[in-house]
Formats: sequence, C-alpha cells, structure tokens
Amino acid sequence: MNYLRLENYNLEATLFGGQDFNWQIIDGEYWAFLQKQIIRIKPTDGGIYWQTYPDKDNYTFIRNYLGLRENYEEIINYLQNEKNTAKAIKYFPGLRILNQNFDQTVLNFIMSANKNLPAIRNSIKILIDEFGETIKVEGKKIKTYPSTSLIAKLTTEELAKTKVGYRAPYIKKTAKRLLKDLNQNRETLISLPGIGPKVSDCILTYSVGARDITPIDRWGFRIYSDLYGNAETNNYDKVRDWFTEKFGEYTAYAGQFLFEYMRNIVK
DNA sequence: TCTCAGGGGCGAT
DNA sequence: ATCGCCCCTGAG
Repeated sequence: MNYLRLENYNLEATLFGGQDFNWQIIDGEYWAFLQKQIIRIKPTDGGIYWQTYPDKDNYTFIRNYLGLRENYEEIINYLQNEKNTAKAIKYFPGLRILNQNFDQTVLNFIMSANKNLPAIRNSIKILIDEFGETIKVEGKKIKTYPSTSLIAKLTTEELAKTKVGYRAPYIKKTAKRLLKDLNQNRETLISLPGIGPKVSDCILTYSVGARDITPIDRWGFRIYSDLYGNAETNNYDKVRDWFTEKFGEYTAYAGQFLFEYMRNIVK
C-alpha cells in the first residue's frame, strides 16, 4: 500500500459523516465500494496507507476524492471568524468535503431521501451485495457498486430488495437518464425523478464541486432557526439563500461543520 | 410494542 | 406556496 501524509484531516468525520455512504470498516481498515473501483485506506499516525483497485496506485484520483486540492487553511481561517463555525471546528477539526463520482452520488442521494444515516448505509450495502459487479482484489473476489447501466436494467421489484421502498422507480428512471449525457446543473438535476432541491444540492456539493451552497436538511433548518435565531420556516430556498448570503464561497464548508455540530453536539 | 423522525420528493390543492 | 402521503428503519 502507498503512504500518504495527511495534516489536519479528520478521516472518520469525513468518510462516515453523511457525504459518502459507501464506506465500510473491515478489520480496522476503511473500504469504499464504488462503481468499477475500490478504495482501501488503513489509517495510521499522521496519515494513511492507501490503495485503489483495480487500477492501482491512482494518486490523482484519491487526492481529488479526499478533497486535498483545496486550500484548507484558508477555509478554516475564514470560518474561525464566525462564532458558531469556530465552535464547530473545535469539535470536528480536519473535517473535509469529498469529491465523488457523479452517477453514484446521484443514485445514493435519491436513496437517502427521508431516511436516517444507518438506514441509508444499509440500503446501499444491500445494493452492493445483491447486484454489485465482482472484481479481484489481492486475489480475493470483491463486489463493487453496480454500474449505472446495470441499475437501469434492474426491475423495481429487484431494487425493492434494498429497502428503498417508494424510491425504487425513481432510482431506475434516473439511472436510465444518466446513461445519456446530462448537464450537471441544478435545473437538470431537479428535473430527474427522485431529486428535489435538497438532493440536488447534495450532488452539486459532494460531486460537482459547488462551494457557495450547502444542502439544507432537517438539521439545516434547525441551524437556521435555533442556532441563528431566525423565524422558523419551511421554505427551502429562503434558508439556502440565507446560508449563501452569510458564508459566500465558504458556504459548503460552513454547512458541513454546522451540520456535524448541530447533529452530534447541540442536538 | 409503540411512537416519532429521518441529510425529502411527489402530486393534489 | 402549502400539505398529506409515501416505504422502511433506527432511536427512544
């Protein structure tokens, strides 16, 4: 495995916090089951040992995936100037934003709608175990996340095995749409079955690289009203715009820190 | 066993 | 713009 030094990188909060649901802990190592690809990470002092499969040693990929191309120090310096984000940074130092594969992010977040994190992870694990495509890793057979074309061919009954319930037809229909070349913008995303404003913002943030927005989930609404004293509202765009107005090009990171802070500390 | 809510979207109104 | 409902699970 390759060694990569990581400074100020909170691996646990980043990989298991609700950005990417594909990570599993196996014998103390972290494994991500992606489309046509596996990431294997062994955390160690000051960094990680890592490997990618089946195309090995793909440093360009993992560096981009882990979000290491961003100027993290500048982001943190900015967020230290605001009371609540500064507090959140103390609880979750080194929290990052991942850059994930587009198709898989789209499909995962359709599954995530109105489910809690353990339930989402479970559905995705079943999807991989049931329908994943086998590759060889270190002499052993391992399943990857099913390809978009494979998911598009599944029946809704098969998809229902993953406990996605009423989302099954959305997943199938959107997988079919993904087989054509789509614009990766908000309007296009929201036009896809199973994708509304919130899921769209997840995709834009965790896959397309948007940094001037943050997905507003139930915790986001609480941050808006309880943490910042705004009047309660159910208007998604109103809260979304408020975040962007307040944090500008640092909104995605502000939202990520505040989400973890609200969900785990304030509650 | 029961209730409530979950990193929401859809369709009717 | 609002609102009830949707399948299922995890948490209390």
